[in-house]
Order: sequence, then structure tokens, then C-alpha cells
Amino acid sequence: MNLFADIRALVVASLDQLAAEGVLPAGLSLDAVVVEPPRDPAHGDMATNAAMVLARPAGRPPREIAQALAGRLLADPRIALAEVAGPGFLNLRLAPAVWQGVVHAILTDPGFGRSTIGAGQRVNVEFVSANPTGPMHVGHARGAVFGDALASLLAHAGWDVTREYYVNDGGAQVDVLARSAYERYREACGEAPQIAEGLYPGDYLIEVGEALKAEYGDSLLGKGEDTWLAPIREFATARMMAMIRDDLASLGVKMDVYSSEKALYGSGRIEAALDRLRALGLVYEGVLEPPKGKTPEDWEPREQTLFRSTAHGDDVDRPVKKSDGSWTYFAPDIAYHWDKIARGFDQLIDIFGADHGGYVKRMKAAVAALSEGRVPLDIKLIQLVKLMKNGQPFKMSKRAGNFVTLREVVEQAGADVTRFVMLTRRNDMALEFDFDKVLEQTRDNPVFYVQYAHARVMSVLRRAAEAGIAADDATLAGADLARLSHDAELGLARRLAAWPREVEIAARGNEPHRIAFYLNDLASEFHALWNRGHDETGLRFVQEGDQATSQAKIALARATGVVISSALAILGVTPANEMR
RNA sequence: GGCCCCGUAGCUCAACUGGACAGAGCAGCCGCCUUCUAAGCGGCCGGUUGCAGGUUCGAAUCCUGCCGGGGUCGCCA
Repeated sequence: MNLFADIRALVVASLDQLAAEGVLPAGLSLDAVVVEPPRDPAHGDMATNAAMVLARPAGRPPREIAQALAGRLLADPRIALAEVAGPGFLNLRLAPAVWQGVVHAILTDPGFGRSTIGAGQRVNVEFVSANPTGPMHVGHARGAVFGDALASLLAHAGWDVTREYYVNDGGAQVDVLARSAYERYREACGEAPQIAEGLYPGDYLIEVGEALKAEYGDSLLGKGEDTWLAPIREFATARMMAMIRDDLASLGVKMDVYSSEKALYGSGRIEAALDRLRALGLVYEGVLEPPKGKTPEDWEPREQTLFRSTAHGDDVDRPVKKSDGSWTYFAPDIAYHWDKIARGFDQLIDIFGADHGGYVKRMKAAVAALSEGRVPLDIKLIQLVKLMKNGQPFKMSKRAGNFVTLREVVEQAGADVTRFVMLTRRNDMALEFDFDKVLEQTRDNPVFYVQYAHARVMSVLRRAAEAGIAADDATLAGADLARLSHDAELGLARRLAAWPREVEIAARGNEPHRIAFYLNDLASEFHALWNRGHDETGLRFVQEGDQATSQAKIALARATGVVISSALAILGVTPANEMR
């Protein structure tokens, strides 16, 4: 059930009638007609721009069209008031029964808030994709939470979603990992480790060294890289991936698929992808111009293998091979995306750190070329997380290997709080994460505020039980909701009615933060009603001695709880039953 | 210098993807409150949406050019 879609359908049907009666010309496109909540509640419950967008093609003044439409709409019992306003808006006021019906729908329809706009299309959400060279840090946590919530959101809106992690285990950095682990292995064997400049100094490799000793004894001591590099690389990356999976699990993130970059090497798939592009005339040998403006010191013209990304909107063509003949990072990534296309996804989403912004155009160009424009790729960039403690920047020094890990954040703040806070900002805005503030129990902590609203709903149900009022869902579904007549109550119901629409807007834009903002608004509306009960006892949810009215009001509270819980589920946050 | 992102109330951020008078929360000011659930409630003040043009019925949103912040710029991933 989506009330806005229902009313839009009514508007469209009415316009069709007007066309049939000759009031409007036949065959007008109604695509641009929208029904949405006005910014200003004084303008009514819903507004449509129909008259304005049709004025020009119909050759009639907008207000005249609006007037005719109003007459039609008023014939429907759901429409209580239809007023022409401003340049030709038609403002609608809906009958209380409509809002009461929303409460009933929430209590009886488990699919309330779900949508079918995804139409079962298969979408692949690739996120985190951190190098398997160490534990994940806060930045990764934000990407993980965002990707996971986006995936849930899309699933909620009718997409068939795959969560995927691209393991960057093929480049030079995993060799560095192997060398670093080897030193820790030597250390475990009683030798003095030499963590040279450029190796990973973090303590997390100590246990890997010990595990290596347990596995290999001292058989690798004193041997050259050619004997130990490959096996230790395997060993260490496997350990790192196990650690990363644990980290993700601590945040409640579970991937459907892990894809290995390394597996692409030697499989012929990189070559195949590039051959495909070459056949399209998009791979060639050529010389790049130096970057405009700032030319690097050591720049020298050099012929190399290039992808013609400029054919699909990039600014320059991009190399796929390094000067030593090995692939650039881009080459296997092209093959990887081709693989995703080949697996039949209708739509791809990549979630990158903001420092990869320069990579976006070439990746989109590659996907456009390989899918011949059939598979859209949306790339969401995740901005930095600024860690704070008591309003002071929380310093981290990655170089020293003692950066703040995802694990530490989750241990201090908890998974629910971490997730919620990281979703209260748009992905392309920097996020401040203050360890103290996120745990505060005050109004300006959105996590607390929303959880408190849910806890109050549960409290109402407990109180009803104490008062001997039946308040199970079946009973509430049969409550006499016509008793919900106060504007404060109907206002809350209006907010609940907006939920399905909010899901669709958020899903269409790949913007899970909208869910967090909606939750804040809904909680605010609920708290406001609760607080009015202080002075106006008639607005309290439990009305001593009046079971029927109590049940209607409790149904409203319960419906609010259901929607909060459903929205929190998309964000991957557990609703609180009581505050401690 | 090229490209990408950001710039909105004193602060932190929204704005339904082009809709009406740009909204919340903090902070500030003025009242109220000692509780159906306690960590408060109501109201007021606060704006040239960085600047200047353009597109149109209508612009924070789209286009052009500037200003400021961040990121990035063949052989890192």
C-alpha cells in the first residue's frame, strides 16, 4: 500500500475522464504529473502539479484545469477538500478515514513499506573491498555500513540484491604483506625481526608469524623469497580475510560473494576482457599526453596499451599495462566488472572511498563499453570519518600501524550505534564520529532519540497489559480506529503513511541516509504526541476505563513501533524494547 | 593547471532529484514542568542557499564563469 501512488492513480484516472469529456485534449502525456506532500502542511495533505504541467500542452490556463480536476476528485470519498492554489497547484485534504486506514494497513499487511519498484531486477552491490593486508579501520566501517544498508534498502524495494566483496589479493601489496609476515615468522622462531621501511609494522601480524611457525616449523628460515613468498602470501592473505570477515561480522555485515582479483590472473579473463574491448576499437597502443598544467618531473612520452575511455565520457584514455608489462590495477578490474555483467546483473553499484573519485569515469566507461550501454553502474563515494573524543580530534597514525580499527569502534560504541550514526549523513559528506556524543542519552543523539521512541511504544503495550486491556496485534487490527480523531493523532498517521514513499525515494537514489532522517522525523512526531499527553490526558494512549478508545490509540502506537522497527531493520539496527 | 566532490541559520545537517514562504536539531532568548517512562515541554529569534550571470511559469537544485575547502592526476590499489 502506497497512499501517494493510490492518489496519483486517482488523479490520472480523473484526468482521463476529463479528456474523455473533451475538457482536455486527448493523448496528453501524464508522466510529469506527481502527487507529493507539500512542504507546508497548511497546504494540505497532498498536492499535485497536474494542472501546471498540462497547461502548455493543453493550451488552457493552469488554474482552470486545476478547478476542473478538483471537481472530479471531490467525487471520491477519500478526498475531503481540493483547493486550487498559487500558480496552479491543487491541494488535497484527505478524509480522516484514509489515515485511520493506514494504521490498520500497518497492523495487517506485513508488506507495508515494501515496494516493487525494483521489479525483481538483479543488482550487484560491491562494497568494502579492502586490501587483505590488515584489519579494517573506521573508513572501511563507513563503507561497510553504507553498502550493507543500501543493499537492504534495495531488497526492501523489490530488487534482487547480491552483496559482494572484491578481494584485492593480486597486486604488489600482498607481496609486502608476505614479507612483513615472514619477519614475524622469523621473530616467532626466535630471530630478531627486521621490519624495513615500507613493510607493515602492525602487531596484528605477530600471531600470523606464530601460526606460520606452527605450520612450517623452522623450515622456511634462511631460505630465499622464491621458496617462501608464494606460500606465505597465500597463508597471510587467508588469515587477513578471516580477520576481515570477523570484523564485518562484528558490524553485522555478511557478504554473499567474495571475488578474488588474483583468480583473474592467469585465467585468461583479463586478456579476454581486453580483447573484447579491442574488438570494439577501444584498446590500442598509444602515447599519453602529460597531465595538463602540472607535468611530473620524470615524465617521458611512452607507448603503452590504453583503453579508450574517452569514447565513454572520460577525460583521457587510461593505461591497462605498466611499463614493466604487468597489468595496472584497472585491467583486472575491467575483467571483474565484465564478469559481473556476464553473471547477468541488470544493474551494478560500486562503493568506493572518496580518494578513488578519479577512478569513477574510467570504470563507468569500461562498464558502458562492455555492456554496450545496457548495464548502468552507479558509483557512490564515501567521505572521510573524523573520529572525535570529547570534542577533540582522535588522532590516528596509520604509518605506525596503530590506526583506530573498526573493531575498536564497535567495541566502544556498539554495532547498532556505529551503524546508525554512520547512516545519519549523506555518503558524500564528511562524517564526525564522536565516541562520547554517540553514547549520550539526549535529544541531540539521533540513535537514542529513535530508540527511545520505540521503547515508549513497547512501554505502552506493557502498560496496556497491566491495565487489563487486550493489545495483541489481532485485537488491535480490529480496533475502532474512527476513535482516532485528534489532529495530533492523525498527524502521526500521516507520517506513517509517508513511509512507503520514503522507501521508494531512498531506493531510487541509492540514498539510505533518507531512512535515518525519516526515522528521526517519525520519532519526533511520536514524542510530540506522547508529550501532549502530559497536559491533555485525552491524548494518552491508555485511557483508563475505556477499552475501545485505548485500543484505537494503542493501535496507533503499535503501528508506529512496527514502522520504526522496519526502518531500523533496513539500517541493520536492533530496536530497543526499553532504555537502560 | 585538468577532473571529481563539497559550500545552505552562530554550529551540525536536511530539503521528496525543477515546485509554493528554504526546514530540523543544538546554541541563544522567553515561558512552563517534577512527570501515563526518568534521561524534559512549548514558543521566539535566526537566511542575498559562497559570488555573478543564464535557462523558465518556477532554481539551493540545471548551464556558464569566478571564489573558498577537500580529493585526485601513466609504471599505488
